[in-house]
Amino acid sequence: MVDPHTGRWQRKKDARPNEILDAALTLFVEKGYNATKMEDIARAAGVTKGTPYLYFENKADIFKEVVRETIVARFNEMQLLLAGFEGCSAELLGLALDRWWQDIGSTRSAGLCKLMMAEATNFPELTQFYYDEVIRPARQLIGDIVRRGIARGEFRDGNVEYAVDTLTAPMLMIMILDHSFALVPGCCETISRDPHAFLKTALDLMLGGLQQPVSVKAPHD
Amino acid sequence: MVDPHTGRWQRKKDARPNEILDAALTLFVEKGYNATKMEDIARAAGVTKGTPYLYFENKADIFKEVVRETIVARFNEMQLLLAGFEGCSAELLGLALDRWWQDIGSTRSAGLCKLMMAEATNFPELTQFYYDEVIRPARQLIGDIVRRGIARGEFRDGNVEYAVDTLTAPMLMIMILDHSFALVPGCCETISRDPHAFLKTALDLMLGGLQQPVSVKAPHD
Amino acid sequence: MVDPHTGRWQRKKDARPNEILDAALTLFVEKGYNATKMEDIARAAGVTKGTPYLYFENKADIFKEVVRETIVARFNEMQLLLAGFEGCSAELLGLALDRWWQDIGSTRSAGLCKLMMAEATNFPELTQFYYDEVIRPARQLIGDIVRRGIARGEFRDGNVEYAVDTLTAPMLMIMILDHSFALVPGCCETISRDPHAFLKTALDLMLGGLQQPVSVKAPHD
Amino acid sequence: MVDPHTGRWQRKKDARPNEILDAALTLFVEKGYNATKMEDIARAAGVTKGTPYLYFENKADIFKEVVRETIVARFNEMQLLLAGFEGCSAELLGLALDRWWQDIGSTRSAGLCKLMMAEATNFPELTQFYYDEVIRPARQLIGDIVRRGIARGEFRDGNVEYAVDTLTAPMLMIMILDHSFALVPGCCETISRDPHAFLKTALDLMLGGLQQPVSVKAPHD
DNA sequence: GATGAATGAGCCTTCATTCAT
DNA sequence: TATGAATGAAGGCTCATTCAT
Repeated sequence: MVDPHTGRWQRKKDARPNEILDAALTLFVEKGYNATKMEDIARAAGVTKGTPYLYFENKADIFKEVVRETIVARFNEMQLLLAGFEGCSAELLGLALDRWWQDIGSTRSAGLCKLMMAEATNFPELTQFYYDEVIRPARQLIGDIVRRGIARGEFRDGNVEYAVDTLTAPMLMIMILDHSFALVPGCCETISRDPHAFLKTALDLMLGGLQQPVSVKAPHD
Repeated sequence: MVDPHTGRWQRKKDARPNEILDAALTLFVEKGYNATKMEDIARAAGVTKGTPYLYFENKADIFKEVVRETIVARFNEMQLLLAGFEGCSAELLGLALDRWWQDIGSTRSAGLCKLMMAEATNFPELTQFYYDEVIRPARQLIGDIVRRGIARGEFRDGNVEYAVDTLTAPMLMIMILDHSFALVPGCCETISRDPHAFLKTALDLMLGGLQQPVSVKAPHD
Repeated sequence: MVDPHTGRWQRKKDARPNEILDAALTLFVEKGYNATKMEDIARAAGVTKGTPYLYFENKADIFKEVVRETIVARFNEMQLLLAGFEGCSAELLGLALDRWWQDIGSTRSAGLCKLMMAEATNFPELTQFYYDEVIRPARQLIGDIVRRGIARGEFRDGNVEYAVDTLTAPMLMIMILDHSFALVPGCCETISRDPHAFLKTALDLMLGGLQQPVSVKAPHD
Repeated sequence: MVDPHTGRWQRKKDARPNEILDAALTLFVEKGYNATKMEDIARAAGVTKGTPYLYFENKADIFKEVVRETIVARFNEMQLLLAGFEGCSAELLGLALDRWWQDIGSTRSAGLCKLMMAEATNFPELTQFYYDEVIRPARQLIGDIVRRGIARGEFRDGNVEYAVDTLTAPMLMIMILDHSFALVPGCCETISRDPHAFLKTALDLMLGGLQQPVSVKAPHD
């Protein structure tokens, strides 16, 4: 955004708030909301203690802004997934989760999701916003694929909402664990070793089932 | 201090620790570990600031004790309950998750799980404790069932750890969401409407798979 | 002291305060005034928290009583030194310091002296008492010996008070250091290795002087 | 906060640390380490509770800095001053003790020495610091002079460490007594009347010995 | 706009002392 | 006498926030 009066220099001025938000994002993800000190944010943004208060009400305000700005951006990227895919629904599901992992799960944003869970009750309006802008659409996205699969006879019929939650759970879990227990020295033996492989395996299991295929019963048919 | 109800002087050493732990559990679940102040706990337990320190080392000690008395104790009971099970592994798995839900997931304890995820990185020692006392044993429990199923030819062979994570994810997710988004007025449309039914459906899906069993159809095609 | 009514049992009753004082003495010497907790004293005396308050006003009162009881007793022992000694004054001085070391310097009482210095300003009346009952008489004792030496032509004439302080300083120093720095792990390289030898050497030095005897000049006379 | 004297707003970053250290020194000497509260220091320095923490890590850090700025600095100066001395060792020793008295013994710093003895066992880390930074160098300083005297044939040979302790004892004693008994109204009759004269006399005695030089007399008898 | 010195409320923990039993 | 559960004032330290410059 170029200011008509001052020209390009205006750009730098407007960049200040974003630099602060970016620094805040990194720190929030890395250390959590409480452990992130205002001064850390300021320093990481290359300004001094008082400056963030010129642009934001307080720490809570910064947190809200960070979530709003970042998540929306990330989520818009994920929307691209929906582009008219032609193949079978299982493949489409795999593709969706794959992109999800690539664009969000494996990025700083995953830390933000975890943080959102952690702080949800402390920021009700923000939580509401996050729910409306991210969670509901995301569930819609996956739900559409499931419905597509059912409609095309690829998937078994059933409660779509529950299926969505089930399919989504491993991703959520990994995003949360990777930013909680997995960061503590003695607790790393969990999933985190190869998240991508885990997600693939989890999807296979959810698609094909843990039990031996009932095809052994086929002779009786 | 005279108790307004009984009119008798209160000197109940034996009851105190449990009253304190109970107050602590409620507050921890409601406000998180860090946001729960020692004085809050004391007041909620009907005593003054110093009293909790007569029974517990410090705040972390109280937290550990709360976890031990609720989650750890429940898992130990589950352990015993499932030990002598004779039926098929799918049924055993269902039983395990069912008890898990009844004894932990649907109780205040679930809030502790969520709390632990939320604050793990800020309190490494507690995280380590929780990992050793809760997470590892719980994963062991489910892992043993999966291995049993594979050994008995009931389950398909594969990476057990990943299977455990997948099977566990819906439970984790529900415990977390129930104590974050679900507590915020506008965000209750999620799973939480019938968690038990969801868990059952999720298990079915994970056991049987979302896809139509291809091998059965093959002959008919 | 036997109570006329109850007989010997009264004896045990009266012993209680002394048991408390004895426990307090040990702890004060070992850990200092502040670091000694009332409960420690009670426990060491084999009673419970509240009991010391049946016999003493408060902690300060116990401290004062400990100093009064212990020091007076110790000092009375030291008075025996004065018994008509016939030998030379240097020997008498050595004897005096030797007993001082044996009866006080190397016992718990030395810790009390150190404590008295440390807490002097916090207990003015006690300090006054200690000064009148212990310090002044002790200085008198040493001063008398010095005066005796001068009168008999054994010691050089001079300011007796200063001589007393000088002769006394090593003893004081060792009592203090032994109960301060010498108790801290990394600071033990000091005197404490052989206090008795040090005191003997110090006395020799003070009697004979550090400088080479002027007798080398004799030829010039 | 408006300064009542200057009427100007107080923002004097450069002066703050020294004001705080000065306030701390006074309070430490007056009340001891433990009894001096951080807020007392702050108030005495004309600032509020949190301000000292802008300049110092914690209470121990303030104490160390006070010791460095006063005692350690003075000893370093003494070191330099005495390095190039050419005269006889007895004179050098007198010079050293004289400076010691002028720069430390007669100043507020002496109170720190007394404090350190009094509270050594309660604050091991500070004690270690003080031992390394003050005691060891000071003993080295005096020890070097003694060794010089012996090497030049001026002093009698003997245990240097013991000699150092003996020579040092009067100074230590005076510093301690001046900040304990001497501060209590009825106990001032001691040394303190003319410390400088006492130290001089004590040194004379320690150099020349209390006893009449026997070797000189021998021929006359 | 920016700075950064200063504030002061708040938290965990300790412990001398009290008092109903 | 004796107990010991309970109290509550205090103290070291942190950090979000303010505001004169």
